[in-house]
Amino acid sequence: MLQELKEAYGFLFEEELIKEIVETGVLKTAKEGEIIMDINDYITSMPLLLEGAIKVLREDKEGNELLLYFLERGDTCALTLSCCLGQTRSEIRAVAERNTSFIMIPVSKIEEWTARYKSWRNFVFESYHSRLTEMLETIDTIAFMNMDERLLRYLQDKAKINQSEALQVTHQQIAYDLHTSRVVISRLLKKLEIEKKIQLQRNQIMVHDL
Amino acid sequence: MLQELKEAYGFLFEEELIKEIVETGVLKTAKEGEIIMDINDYITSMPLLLEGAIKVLREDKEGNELLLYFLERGDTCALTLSCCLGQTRSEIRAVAERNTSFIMIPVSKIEEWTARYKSWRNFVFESYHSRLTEMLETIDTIAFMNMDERLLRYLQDKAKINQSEALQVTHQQIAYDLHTSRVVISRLLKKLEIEKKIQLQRNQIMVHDL
DNA sequence: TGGTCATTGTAACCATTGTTACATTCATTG
DNA sequence: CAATGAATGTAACAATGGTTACAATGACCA
Repeated sequence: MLQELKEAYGFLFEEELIKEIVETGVLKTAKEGEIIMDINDYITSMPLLLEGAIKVLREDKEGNELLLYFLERGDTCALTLSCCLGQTRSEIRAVAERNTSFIMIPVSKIEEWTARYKSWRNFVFESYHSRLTEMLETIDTIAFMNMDERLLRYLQDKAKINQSEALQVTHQQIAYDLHTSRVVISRLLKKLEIEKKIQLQRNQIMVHDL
Repeated sequence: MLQELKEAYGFLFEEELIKEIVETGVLKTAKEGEIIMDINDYITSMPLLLEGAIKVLREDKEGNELLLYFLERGDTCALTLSCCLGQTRSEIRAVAERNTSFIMIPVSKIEEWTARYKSWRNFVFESYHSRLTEMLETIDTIAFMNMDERLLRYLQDKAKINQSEALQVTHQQIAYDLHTSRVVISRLLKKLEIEKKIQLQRNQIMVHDL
């Protein structure tokens, strides 16, 4: 755990804080597709991502889903952090996008370190900042862009996060993430293929144009 | 300033912090419609709202606007806070919804107080939490709701924020806030009037059903 | 009081997205 | 190898929202 922690966060945190994290944090792993945190879960610790990737989803009362953003190594989920500190339930669902490992920090330490370590305080504020920025981008995307642009952007993001141009994903799964129907996605994917921006195979999409 | 500050924040902050705010904060006012902060402005202080209301907007490259949320007495703008601490430019526009007064706190103090006052730290985290929650609601709104529902909700929010059932607003202004066209708004407003949920007059909309 | 401009009403049409329905392809498994 | 089910392709149609165009109304000012 120490080694991975230093790789992902060593340039951010001082020795002493790293030591405290190792002492009090709990190392966890999640397999691809596993739900790490669900809507209405009571949250008492926040994750520091070591390896892998997590996708963060929103769901409305009718069960419609929408992808908010991806988290990578070195990230934490500001929404979770926010729930922790506010003693409220989770407003989002977090699903392992690939096999993932992370350290869970209990809420008591989060507060304590905020007072004691400047580097931790900076990290927390920086996390809020990047998550707010990503939320704004999400809003831009759904408010100002058409579905074909949103789809292309989604594929590019997913390729980046998975470090691969070959995405193992079905049209139906994409439809859930973008909150639309499978038919719409199939239609637009075909259009993107004709425009030579992607290549379609069964259970796989090759993304060029990164 | 002291009196208003205590009314809006007295139950949150300790005496000493209030004293510091009075010493270092700068009291400002803005008339209805005035731009308090614009996209790409360099931000070096954050506002504490004393009286009035502020609307926070997003704009894309083509100049399309979208209302994100309203701020009231006792609120601050977490996006501004985030920009302050991250030394980045503003990603949003803030416009006075009514005549408004607020205290500007310089960035240096924000950081200092975060280390020194637990109540300030709580306030900052609570602000992040409420703004993230509001952003999520905005996302729900544009992702999961149709324009007629969005419009009704907008009118209700605006009535609440302005503490009046009589809204002084044109169809065109609503269209800008919801990022649609005037014709669409006129159409849907007429529908809402037929459903007896509102009453239309020139430059004014009466909202019932709160 | 007449003219001008902002505001609102409304029709007709278009574009995008959503829905239903059904055919086809491919992998897996008994 | 046939059967099954998941995944994909595609057509036809519906619904929502966006655009253009123009008329009507009301407020304000010269």
